[in-house]
Amino acid sequence: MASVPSLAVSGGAAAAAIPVADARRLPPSSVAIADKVSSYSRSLQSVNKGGSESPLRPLDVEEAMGMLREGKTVQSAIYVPLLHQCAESGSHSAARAVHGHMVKTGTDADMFVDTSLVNVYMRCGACEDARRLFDEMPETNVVTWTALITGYTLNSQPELAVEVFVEMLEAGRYPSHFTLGGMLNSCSSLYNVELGKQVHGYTIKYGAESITSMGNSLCRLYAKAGNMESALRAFRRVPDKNLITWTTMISACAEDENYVELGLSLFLDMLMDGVMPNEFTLTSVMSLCGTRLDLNLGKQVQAFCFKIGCQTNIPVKNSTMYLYLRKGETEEAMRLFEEMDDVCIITWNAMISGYAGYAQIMDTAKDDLHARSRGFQALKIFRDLNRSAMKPDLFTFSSILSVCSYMMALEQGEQIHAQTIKTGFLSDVVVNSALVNMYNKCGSIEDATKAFVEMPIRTLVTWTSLISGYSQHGHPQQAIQLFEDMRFAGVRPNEITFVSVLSACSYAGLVNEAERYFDMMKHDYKIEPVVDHYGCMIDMFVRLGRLEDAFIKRTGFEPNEAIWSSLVAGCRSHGNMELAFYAADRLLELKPKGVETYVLLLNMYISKERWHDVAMVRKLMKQEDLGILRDRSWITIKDKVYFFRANDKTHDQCDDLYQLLENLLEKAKMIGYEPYQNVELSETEDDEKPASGSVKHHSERLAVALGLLETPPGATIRVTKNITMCRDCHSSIKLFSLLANREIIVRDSKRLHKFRDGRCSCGDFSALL
DNA sequence: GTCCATTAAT
Repeated sequence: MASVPSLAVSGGAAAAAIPVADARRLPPSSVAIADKVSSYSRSLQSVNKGGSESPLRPLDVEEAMGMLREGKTVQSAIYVPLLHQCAESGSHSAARAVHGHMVKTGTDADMFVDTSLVNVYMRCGACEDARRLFDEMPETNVVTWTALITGYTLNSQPELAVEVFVEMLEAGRYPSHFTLGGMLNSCSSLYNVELGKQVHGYTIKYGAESITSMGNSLCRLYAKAGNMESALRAFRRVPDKNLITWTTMISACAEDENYVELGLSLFLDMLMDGVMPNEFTLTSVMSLCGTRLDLNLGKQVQAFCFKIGCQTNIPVKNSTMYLYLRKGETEEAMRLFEEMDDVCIITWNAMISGYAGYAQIMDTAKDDLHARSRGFQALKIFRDLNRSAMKPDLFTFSSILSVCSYMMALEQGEQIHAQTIKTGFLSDVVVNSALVNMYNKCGSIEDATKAFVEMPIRTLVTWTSLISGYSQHGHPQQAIQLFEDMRFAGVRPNEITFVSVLSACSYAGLVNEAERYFDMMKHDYKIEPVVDHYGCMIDMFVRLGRLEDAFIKRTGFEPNEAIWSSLVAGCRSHGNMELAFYAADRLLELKPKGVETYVLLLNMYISKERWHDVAMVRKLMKQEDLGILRDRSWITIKDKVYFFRANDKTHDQCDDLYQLLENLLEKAKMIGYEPYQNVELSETEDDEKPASGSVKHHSERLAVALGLLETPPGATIRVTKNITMCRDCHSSIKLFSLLANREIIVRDSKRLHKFRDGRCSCGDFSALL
């Protein structure tokens, strides 16, 4: 955050700028403040415990309005309840009306009322009005300054808050503990711990550290920046922990999965301490249950919510609903959603991202069919949202774009792109990165580039996303060029950027460049290479057939399942079976976790008729209890999605599809296609067994055939597949693209294959089954 | 009489 002045630098060391040393002018005794705060917190606790005494007198707005209407001479204090009400309803126009009235009655020069008005304007989002009033006030005090500072943070302009704070110090005013607390919150919003630490220092100097609200702000500051240990230290140092102290710490724990258990034990400590949780606390505890994926506990918390009567509170319902979604209990989540008569955009977002997130969980659990249907649900909810009165925000757009990426739903993605432009959300960095990612995953590098060029803001993630797009789409030179452009633009690459660049070099066989970038990463950017970086280097040598170079023992990393698999596949396709078997042995020592890895090995051993090894691999597969490899593909045509299994016979146009494939394979044979005798992917499901004598078709070939039949000539065909393509499908679809003169995109579990004119963007050196 | 801390979604 270059725009934020450091206290230590601005005004020649701010330590000197705050005239703390003058003992006669020290701010109010911190002890007195602490007393006041803790007595307030006690009465608050008594309210929460069901005590009858309310610490706040109800505001008599009616009475005040009546007096104003009658044109009575008013005391300035009469405006205060009115202003409170304006702030509560966030009504800017009401605030201006009251302000106008104040000018008429000549009350506008009262510092106290004006300060309240500054606060009210800020709460209505009218920063300019607040600042103008502040500048016109004949007299201001520390409270007025504080209202301005907290107001800017409230309106998402924490940089301005810091500027005003510095302005205040330069004007020789003393901050109060409210001011410092406000500053700590500005630092939290800026994620600027360094600045926050300096404010923390002043807090200690002023003896205000033991004030509860101060400790609360400190917890928040450190927790938000991910520094949980400092947050806990600050938490422990709060002598009078109140409801908010506990809630702050519990909610912080809910954001860091390593602290979930601690969060729960804090919740219990809080109850033991006799502090009654409120809806804020229970929302955070519910979100702890979500991170823990603990529905039983969640139900207990739900019961607690009923007990204290906050079960209809929107955040409480949102977090409960989200927990059910994360556990896959969509019916219950939907029921909660439908019975909510008051929703907010976060409700919709929780539904969309709940479905989207669960889709991804299902996907890794290899239940692709379920995953798809969750993806569709997410898209449907997004459509419902657009028909409702609510407006999507940046969370909505980034979630739904990730759903489109996953589903390869280019058309919906394009519509959402248009919507982000219309609503101005494209300027958000997360949204625009999600957009580049969407076009990449949908196989349209042209649109990704166009979106990138037109973007108002680019970040590390956007650049990296497009670099990786070029690399995956088989445009290594552009990837490398873009990487250089990125450095030229002054954006610092991270370890993921280097994976993309190295994989581009690997694709193009640019050994010298790869080694140069590898060194650049280590020396210029001080990024320690990890297994993925070594993997790119090894892939490069494998592609080039320099197998000995690929096997050279490198220090600093242990080859993983992916690397040994790639070596097995690479050595095999270069015909070096000795090395292939060696790599296979190393792979087996790792006890691989992926079904595909075993199928790769099975295929190799079967093709070399090493039956002993075949039996051994099958036995291992049983031991590891990995289940069978299910082969599934999807194609979207005009908003409708078609699903295929291997040798699927359930489709309406089944006969046409098989006929078309037969014709294409015949023609392909005439231009050099040789069927590649592959084993079945694994024990196939019973209904997937081909009729004896007929050709076996994996799911993607059937999906491609449907695309050829059902889309207009020249249209791109987009298919997604749940597992890695096999060699036979790869080589045949390559020729289909030439014979039918179509661009065919198949995104499998490992990468994107863009077939065009008989070639594939992967360069044929992907680890195929 | 004016300013004060906590919640759900990428």
